[in-house]
Amino acid sequence: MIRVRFAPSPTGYLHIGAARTALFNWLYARKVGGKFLLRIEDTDLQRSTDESTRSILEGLQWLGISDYDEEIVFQSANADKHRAAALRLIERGRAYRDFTPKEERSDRNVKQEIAERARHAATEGADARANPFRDLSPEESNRRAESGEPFAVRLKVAPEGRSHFEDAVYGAQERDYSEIEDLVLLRSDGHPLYNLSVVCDDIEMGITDVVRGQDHLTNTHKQILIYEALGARVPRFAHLPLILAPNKAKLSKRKHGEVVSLTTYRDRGFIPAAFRNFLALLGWSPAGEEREIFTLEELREKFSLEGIHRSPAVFNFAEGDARHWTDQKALWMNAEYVRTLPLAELLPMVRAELEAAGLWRDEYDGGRGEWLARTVDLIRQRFHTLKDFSAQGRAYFADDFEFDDAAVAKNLKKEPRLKELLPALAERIERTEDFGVETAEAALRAFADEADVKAGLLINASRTALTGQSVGPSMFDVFAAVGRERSARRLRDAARLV
RNA sequence: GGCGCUAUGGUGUAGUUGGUUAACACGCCGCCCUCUCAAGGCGGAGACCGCGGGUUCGAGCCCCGCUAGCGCUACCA
Repeated sequence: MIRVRFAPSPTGYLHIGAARTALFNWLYARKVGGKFLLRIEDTDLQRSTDESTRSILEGLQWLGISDYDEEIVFQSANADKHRAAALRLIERGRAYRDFTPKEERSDRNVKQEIAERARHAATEGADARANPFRDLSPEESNRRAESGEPFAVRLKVAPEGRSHFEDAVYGAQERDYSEIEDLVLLRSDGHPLYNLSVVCDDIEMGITDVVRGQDHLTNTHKQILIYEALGARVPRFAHLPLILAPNKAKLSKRKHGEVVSLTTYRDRGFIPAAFRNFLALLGWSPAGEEREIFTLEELREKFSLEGIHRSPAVFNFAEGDARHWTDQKALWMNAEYVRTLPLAELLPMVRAELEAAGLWRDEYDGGRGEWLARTVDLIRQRFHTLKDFSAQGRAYFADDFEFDDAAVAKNLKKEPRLKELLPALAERIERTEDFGVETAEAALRAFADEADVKAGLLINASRTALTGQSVGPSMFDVFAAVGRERSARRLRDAARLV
């Protein structure tokens, strides 16, 4: 039985890269009939917050992949077990106490420090296994520990040999032991460190396949060493290519802001299925397929680790450009979903949007339900996100909509005669029997003939009069959607803008 | 610094055991449709497949070297 897990650390909102990792884990588990588990890696007490945990949970729920097969595991609750494991390793001689006083390092320049230290070590030909405590006798080590002297616990990495594993995505991976330091398992304050915690928890949870970001690829060797020291079975690994920003840097919350947060997409009117679809195709492609719109079912059916790419994917967006605030393809895909989703599935989402905007009316639940469905179906053809229903679509649901200046200038102010034509057209509209798409068209065209003006003039003016905009659905559909009385009233009101 | 990973049009990708006009989608441009804008249909621009060698009758696909980008390298996760 395949068992996979998604293991985010709650140090901020859910990153889209993490969301994609979660999706792939879910897809894989569901494809092979395995278990999909969730573990919150909240071992960094300073940075972890309950709010982040909540946001992650919400995000997964929004994506529709929150049907975890077992209880959610909180890593912090297992700290005692991790400590015990480290102590066990000492007893077995696979780890040792390091009584070297802890080095304080500024959190900011770690990368630099690492490089500098490595350079020094290289020039001085330092031995990675030269720690004086590495071969301290067990008696001496125990005595010093008992006397209360603080110590870190380090894994005793063999001086010679090579670590290797077969990554399901990246293939055969090898690393010489000399490249791996005696990594710290337990801090001198007794706090278990990442590599130890992950391995212990994955063992405890019975994880068979670890599917995670490529940034963990090289560290995997260290974890394998821990598995072996613990005498546990090493799982299969599958690393996912990173998602990069347009400048090819790793997409980060710090540098790129809200575009990388999954909740942004929810808040800006994305349909979960659309974003999920987009995410699935970032770094993975189904074999022998040319289309790209897939339902969850289809994704699940077609998913395979073999289809995952090795090269990183660029998430294409332009900072500071409202039109390109996120990847164009994601936007396109969402629009695709907005206009093609079965209406019954879209309606609840539109309802939520209208409710949030204060545009929902109880009658939509009753007598006006059919009108709502028809209207939504009409206007969704041009919309990109759910937000459009309350913004561009406002005129259909409320009378206090705004007029676009350019539209007024182009369709109303250009022709002075509209001052008289609009009220006259309103009158004609009011007199129209059985008001609808066809009758509205007949009435308007007849009126245009009589007034000796082009129908287009009245059509465009009407569009702006009824919706405040210069673009939108076929005008006669708009008339029908807005209704006879409201249409007439808006035509008269608009005459004032001429 | 060391180690590792990657490299097909602006972006996401397809390219079967090496054969060739390098395919699809997004985006961009044009035309058609038309009451506007979309959608849709049609067409177009855009890639000497990172660079340099080699193997071969023939390489995006194989080999070597280089370069670039990224990742990891911590008593962070």
